[in-house]
Order: sequence, then structure tokens, then C-alpha cells
Amino acid sequence: MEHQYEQLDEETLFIVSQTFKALSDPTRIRILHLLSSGEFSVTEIANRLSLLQSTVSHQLRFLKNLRLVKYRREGTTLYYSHDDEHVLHILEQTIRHARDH
Amino acid sequence: MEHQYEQLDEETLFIVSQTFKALSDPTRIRILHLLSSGEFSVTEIANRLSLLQSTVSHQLRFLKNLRLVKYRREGTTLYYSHDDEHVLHILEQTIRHARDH
DNA sequence: AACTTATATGAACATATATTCATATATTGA
DNA sequence: TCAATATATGAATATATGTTCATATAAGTT
Repeated sequence: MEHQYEQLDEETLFIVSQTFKALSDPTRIRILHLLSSGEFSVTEIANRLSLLQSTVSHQLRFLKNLRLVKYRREGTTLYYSHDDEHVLHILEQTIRHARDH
Repeated sequence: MEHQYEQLDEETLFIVSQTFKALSDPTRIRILHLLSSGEFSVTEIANRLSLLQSTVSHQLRFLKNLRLVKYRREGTTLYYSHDDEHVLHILEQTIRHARDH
């Protein structure tokens, strides 16, 4: 499956690298993978993954900035869910690929 | 496209994060993207991308360790090419996705 | 208003990473 | 063997990043 080589402009390069950077950290991968199965509050995520609330909150902010997750509020609780089907698809694809080894 | 949540084991998590880490750096992205169009020597890559030979060599070693690239020798020249269709596919897919913005 | 629960934030720290410079290694040809 | 060319390597440096701790903010309840 060859194709035409096309120079990468600065902006595309930035977006692409940022996207993959989001997926390059084990903690963020675990969070995104969990969110692929539904929505969870910050505390739930922390408990399920055995992480500090602060760690989860920091990483969720990171993912939120890249619009990979979103949240809805219910009282004091924020329920996070994924917000980028494409990126999630790539992640799950790669997880399956990695497991075949 | 929902699916069953399945805990990620340590090894899978490591492979997945390493794979995405490879794709998270602008220089490596540019190298891989160039290699998606054919094979090039280290010097050619450096010239085309305006990088130091040393930088390219370091990054190629990184990519080689993850088996994302391979090379063949011709005299003193090493011609590098990509060696992972799946990862390259993901990269090109994400580049196209990023350009739609 | 005071208290509780949930989440966010900022500083500090340790660690990881990319690039550069200088130099080493390897292959070819004279 | 010596020179030339291509590539690899290691140390040094600057920067980026992830986690932790302490604390702040925000919403709900009494």
C-alpha cells in the first residue's frame, strides 16, 4: 500500500505528535481504555486503577485539553467519558495488535 | 462501537505505550513519514529533513529497537525502510485525520 | 454558615528524553 | 596501509514529563 510522499506542515506535525503523546503514557492508556467501556467519575477511575485522585485529575486535564475526553456534572461528581472515536479506535486496535504476541 | 472492558496486563501496556511513544516525537514522525514513501540512507534522511546525521542515527536506532524500521547495506551506505505496516498505517491514518482541521 | 464529599490545582521532585558535539567504527578504493 | 565516506556511539546539556503532597475550590446537605 504505497502512496505519495507529502511534506508535513508544522501544524499537522504538532497535532499528530500531541495525539500520540497522549497515548504514550501507561496511566493515560489505562484511563482511556477504561473509558472505552463507559463513563466513570474521577474517584471511580482512581479506585479501579489504583491511582491517586490527584494523578487521575491531572491526567484527565491533559486528555481534556486534547479533547479526548469530556465530562458531565451530577452534583459534585464529574462523570468522564471518551470524546474521540478515532483516537479510541486506534488505541483499541493497537491493544489488540500488541496482544497478538 | 462499544465493547467489553478487559484489564490490561503489564506487558501489553508496555508494548502499547512504547509504540505510541515512538510516534509521539516530531522528528521520528517525519522520519517514518518519509520512509513511508520508500527507502533512504541516513544521509539522505538528514538532508531531506534538515537534521544532523547524529540526530537521525539516534532516532533510527530507537525505531530499529522497536522493529519499526529495518535496513539493508550497500557498501558503506545503509538504506533504511519501514518494517511495520500496522504502525505505519496508524501514522498515516492519523496524519490524514489531523489534516482535516 | 458549617460540614462533607468530589475534584482541581500548584509546587516540588525525580526521571525521561531529544539534541548536540566530539569521536569512534566500518567499508571501500587508491 | 592510507584516505575518504557513511554511520554509530557516548557524554553532556537542556527540557519535558509524571507523580506526589498539600491545599484550594466547588457543590450539596443539614
